[in-house]
Amino acid sequence: MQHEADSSGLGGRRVQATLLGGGVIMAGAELSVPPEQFTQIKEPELIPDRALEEEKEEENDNDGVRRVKEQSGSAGLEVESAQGPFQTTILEEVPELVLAAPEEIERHLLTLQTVHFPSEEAELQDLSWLDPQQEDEMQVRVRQAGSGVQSLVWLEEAAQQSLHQCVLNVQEEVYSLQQMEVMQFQLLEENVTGAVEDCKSAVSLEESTGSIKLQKGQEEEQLLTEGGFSEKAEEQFFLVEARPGDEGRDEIVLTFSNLNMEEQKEKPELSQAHLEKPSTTKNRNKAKEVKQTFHCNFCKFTSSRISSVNRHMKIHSTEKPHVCHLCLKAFRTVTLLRNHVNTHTGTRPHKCGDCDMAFVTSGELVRHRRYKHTHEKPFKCSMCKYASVEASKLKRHIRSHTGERPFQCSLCSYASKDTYKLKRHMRTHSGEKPYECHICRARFTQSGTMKMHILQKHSENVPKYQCPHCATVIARKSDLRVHLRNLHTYKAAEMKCRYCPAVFHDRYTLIQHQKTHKNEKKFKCGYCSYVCKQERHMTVHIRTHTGEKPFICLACTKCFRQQQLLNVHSKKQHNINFVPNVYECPKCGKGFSRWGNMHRHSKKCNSGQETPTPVEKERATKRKPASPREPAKEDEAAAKEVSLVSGELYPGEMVPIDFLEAKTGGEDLEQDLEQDLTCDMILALMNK
DNA sequence: TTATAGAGCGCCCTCTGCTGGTATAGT
DNA sequence: AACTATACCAGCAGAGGGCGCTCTATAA
Repeated sequence: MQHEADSSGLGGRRVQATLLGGGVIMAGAELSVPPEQFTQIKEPELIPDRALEEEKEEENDNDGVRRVKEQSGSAGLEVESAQGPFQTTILEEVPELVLAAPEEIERHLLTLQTVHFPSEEAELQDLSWLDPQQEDEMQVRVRQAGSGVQSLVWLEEAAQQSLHQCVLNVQEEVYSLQQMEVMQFQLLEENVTGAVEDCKSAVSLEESTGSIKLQKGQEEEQLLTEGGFSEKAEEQFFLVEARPGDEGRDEIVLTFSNLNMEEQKEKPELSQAHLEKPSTTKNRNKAKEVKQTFHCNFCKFTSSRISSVNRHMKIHSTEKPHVCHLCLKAFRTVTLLRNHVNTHTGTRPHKCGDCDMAFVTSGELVRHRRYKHTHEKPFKCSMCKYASVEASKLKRHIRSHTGERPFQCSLCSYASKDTYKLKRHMRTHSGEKPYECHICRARFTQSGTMKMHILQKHSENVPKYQCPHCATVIARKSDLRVHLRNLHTYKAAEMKCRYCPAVFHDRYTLIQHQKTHKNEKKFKCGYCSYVCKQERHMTVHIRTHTGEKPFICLACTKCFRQQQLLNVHSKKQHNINFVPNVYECPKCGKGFSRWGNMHRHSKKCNSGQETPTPVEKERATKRKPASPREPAKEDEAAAKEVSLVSGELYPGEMVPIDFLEAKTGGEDLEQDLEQDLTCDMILALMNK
């Protein structure tokens, strides 16, 4: 089984390592990467029986293992045991490692390579990018690493931490990596120490390693490690992820993750930390230069004070004796409980000196002050100028560079960069609309949408956005952006005027130009001074000179110059269902067939009173027994009537003849209609 | 033992901007 | 009446700010 080790999405250099069934694999897509780009944490200094045999075969090929043997010899400690997986690791002392020269350090746990991946497709699941020889070598290394990884896995598990991070600088700060190795190795070594002690080797561990005596629980753990761990270890996975360091330095952030989160079945003793002391003479000499180090049985934590380690190890305990009397939630310390209870009671002892805010913890106050008052932003993005108050915000921001979207929707392909966006997205599936307008009860999926709704629909003094290039005023900024994009954006392609050869590169200028053509009365009568804007109007007008009347009534053969006139004639003279409109005078009740007549009458009848408004006219005077029109048409006609009354006429618009009759009083209409019936003419008729 | 600093995770909010449907005016 | 253009509008996602709460490490 294998696990992908890098999901960072970075296309550049990576460090990848994967444990395969208890082994370590070096991974890299381009194995020809120059050596200086390699940063190595070496394979475990393990010589299990099988590995020893293999090592004999490969002794001359595997430099790292060979030198392990040499080291063992030089240390004067050769441990040969059936329980061998751990025997040589006891040669490595923590203080020595901290101070060790690089060549001494090349004997540890993992091998990491900084490599350049050719593409995102290079994944560890697929080793096809290795040529057969490389793949064979990889398998060899897996076997070599074998049981040592068990220890690593055990340690990772016991640490109960999913992530460890350290920073290594490839060029300058190798010791950062070494220290990381040390941390891992210390953990490994503790395990090894117990195993060696238990295996009754020819060497007294008390003497040779200086390790303090193991507790019973640890002994049991070691037995477990020897006898039954390999199977378990095969299910463990270990991920190393690399990311570029800050500010473009040649620096890599390594993230170690335990990919197997299965519950720990066996736990080491909580009670006592381990002390690592030099074992060999050489080591003892070096130990004089280094303080003794105690470290946690469960994680990488170390300290020079055993009390600190013992106190630290309490965090691995699940014991939480301090229980909240309000919600029964338990806490490890009184302080934690007190902070928690304060959240119930609303007690906020940490008050901001610059505003009225107060907080339960000092940390909250500090953070608040950074946000609101000092504006200190310690977390800076190396790829842009973004800086944040909190590390988590920077982490979230980094995803906007990497494109990483860890939060996958279970119902569609959408993936989010943070949990909130995924939660918000899920409303599109559930149909949930948690935000309700308090005025009209309309519901919305997002608060911002509701806010905009209330602003636009229910608010006064709504802000408007004036287009900088034209008179258009738009309610929303985003729509103004669309307006600018559609109308005022320069386009390379030429747009031609419909009426002339002019060309333009933005729609607005083109439209404005074309409007200038529309105002031209370019059609001139050859018989008189009449001019008009539309050709069809001129066609009708010309008939007044030629006498042409092309529209013939089929019922009575009467001829007309316009289709409209024929239609009115047919309706009035030949439609038996035709019922004329009756307009009553609001004062005296006298009926008129045309509104204009009634209007003229009502002016006399109600001398001194104002002309009724169109609405009043519609409501109070119009009685329409049986209109031949469809209701919708009637509404449309009424609307046009309103337009006529209010003078809202469209230049050049053709108007139904009955409205013209109404406006003009219907007198001598036939004669009037000999003229071209544009609205401006109608207005002229109305002013007669 | 306690207080404090700080990390980390989660939640919610606002602001922003794009998209597509719709109503309406114009052609 | 059909078609087109465009403002209006709701839906939706990206990005970031701010705070609540818990926890660990460390100093006092």
